[in-house]
Amino acid sequence: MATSTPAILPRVSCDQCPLRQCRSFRDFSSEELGFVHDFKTGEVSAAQGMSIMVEGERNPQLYTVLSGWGFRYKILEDGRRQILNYVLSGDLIGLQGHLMEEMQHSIEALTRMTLCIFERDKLPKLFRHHPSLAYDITWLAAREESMLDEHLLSIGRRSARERAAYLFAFLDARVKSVAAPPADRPFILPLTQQHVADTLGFSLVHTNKTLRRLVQQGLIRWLDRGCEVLDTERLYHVAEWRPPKEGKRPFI
Amino acid sequence: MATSTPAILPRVSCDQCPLRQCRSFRDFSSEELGFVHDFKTGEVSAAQGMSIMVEGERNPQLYTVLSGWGFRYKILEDGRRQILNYVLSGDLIGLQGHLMEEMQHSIEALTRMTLCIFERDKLPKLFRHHPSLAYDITWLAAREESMLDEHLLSIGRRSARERAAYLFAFLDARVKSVAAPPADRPFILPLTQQHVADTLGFSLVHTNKTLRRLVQQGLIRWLDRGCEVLDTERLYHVAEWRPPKEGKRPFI
DNA sequence: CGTATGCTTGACCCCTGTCAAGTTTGGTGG
DNA sequence: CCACCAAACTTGACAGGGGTCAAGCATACG
Repeated sequence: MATSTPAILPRVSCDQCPLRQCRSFRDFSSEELGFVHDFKTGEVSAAQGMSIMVEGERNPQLYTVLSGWGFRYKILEDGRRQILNYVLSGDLIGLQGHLMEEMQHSIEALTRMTLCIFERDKLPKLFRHHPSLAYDITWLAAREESMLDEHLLSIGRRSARERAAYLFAFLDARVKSVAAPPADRPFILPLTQQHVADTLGFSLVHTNKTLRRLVQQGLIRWLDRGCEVLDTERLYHVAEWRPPKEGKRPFI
Repeated sequence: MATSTPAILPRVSCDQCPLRQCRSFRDFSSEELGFVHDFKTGEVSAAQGMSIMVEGERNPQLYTVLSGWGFRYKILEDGRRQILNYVLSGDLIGLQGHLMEEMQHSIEALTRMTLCIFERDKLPKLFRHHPSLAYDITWLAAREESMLDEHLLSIGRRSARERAAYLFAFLDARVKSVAAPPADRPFILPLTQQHVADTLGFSLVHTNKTLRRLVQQGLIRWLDRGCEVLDTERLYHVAEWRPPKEGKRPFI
């Protein structure tokens, strides 16, 4: 939870944005691309453990994740923490702080991250002049909502083993959907068992014992500070989960 | 879970919509009002227990709730059910089925409900010609997201007593925010203990015992098929929850 | 008046949290 | 290069929260 200042990087042109390499994102018209480039003010890099946003903040920056992993969370006064969701490449963060009075959750970098910074005050202009992009933003919000629905089902009704299986299947599907083309190398989910515990709503000890079972059954492998998924199909089956069939998806 | 056909009601003009009586909704310009009236195709009434939408449905109707209570839920194959959130007056439902491939959750009427029906295909037109309304829709999506965040925190990290306290405080605040002006009469939350259980992620038996404690401590009163909140402040305190300070909020 | 729905309660046991102690790994500085 | 330290992961013992089973009660409704 380091709090050093983030490193500001120069602004890279949007049409050579690395995210556009990825097949799962939709294409932009050159007009859209022009506006987005204008909307963009620069890039930042955030080190692992750094706070990207904190609950209660008013009108924070608006970012799109360009690389790395982060997580959204809330904490109770006595320190109990709940991880709400993870943020990956292509995700838009900070929107809530613009629409509502203030941020209702915090975001922390799980790995080193690079973020694309947008100009705070141009959001109304985006809605006025670029309905297709406005539609995309709404789409992203609806997608976040449906992920949260699924997490609620998981925490509320799935058993420990099912919950853990669901989490890894879910995250595995997400990384793969935004991975750069040669997507056959193994993906490591950069988590700590404490993160898993705070996501699933379990204690650290019980999380450890649950993961151990998944490891023994050959579903995952646990590394230092990371999880490798070995058998996605069986994870899906244990969790009784169907991966969302995402066609092309938008991002800003 | 009755499945009789919903009763189609005649279309009422939007400028005499009962929701506009309520102070917590923002005012519309006459131009906005004109479009919304055009967008609206009629009203339906749904009886208690009726299914409003079902998971997997493609391109369902788009509605705004005019009166009554409903709930969004998901179920696992073996019947375990998780209630995700409740829908009340002013809430927009069915948006997800338009933006994504298909509905990811179901909605059922908790009481008799009346719904305002919108024309399926005019959503793109709304985004093109009425940015302020598009903004409102995004606002509504962000608000739903922040409610779900709070529920996740609750289910993941709060104790049984805290969770129940949170739920009733939350629902009490919600009804009051959309109540017609003389808002001092007691509000009854029209729930079954089974609904509470499926919301909190508990068994029915344990839910009953938890509620009993809240009753004995004078925080709530339990009626047949309903809960009356007696001490909002203490509920807030037990749940360690701050009610959102909503100023004027939008609706469509 | 019988039946369905919803609410209550007690007994029992397993899942999960807490406490406590270790082990392994990677990094840092002498 | 080695000693030390902090993070992260393990493991066992024990207790309590919450699930399951089972039975009973109350109210509404046809």
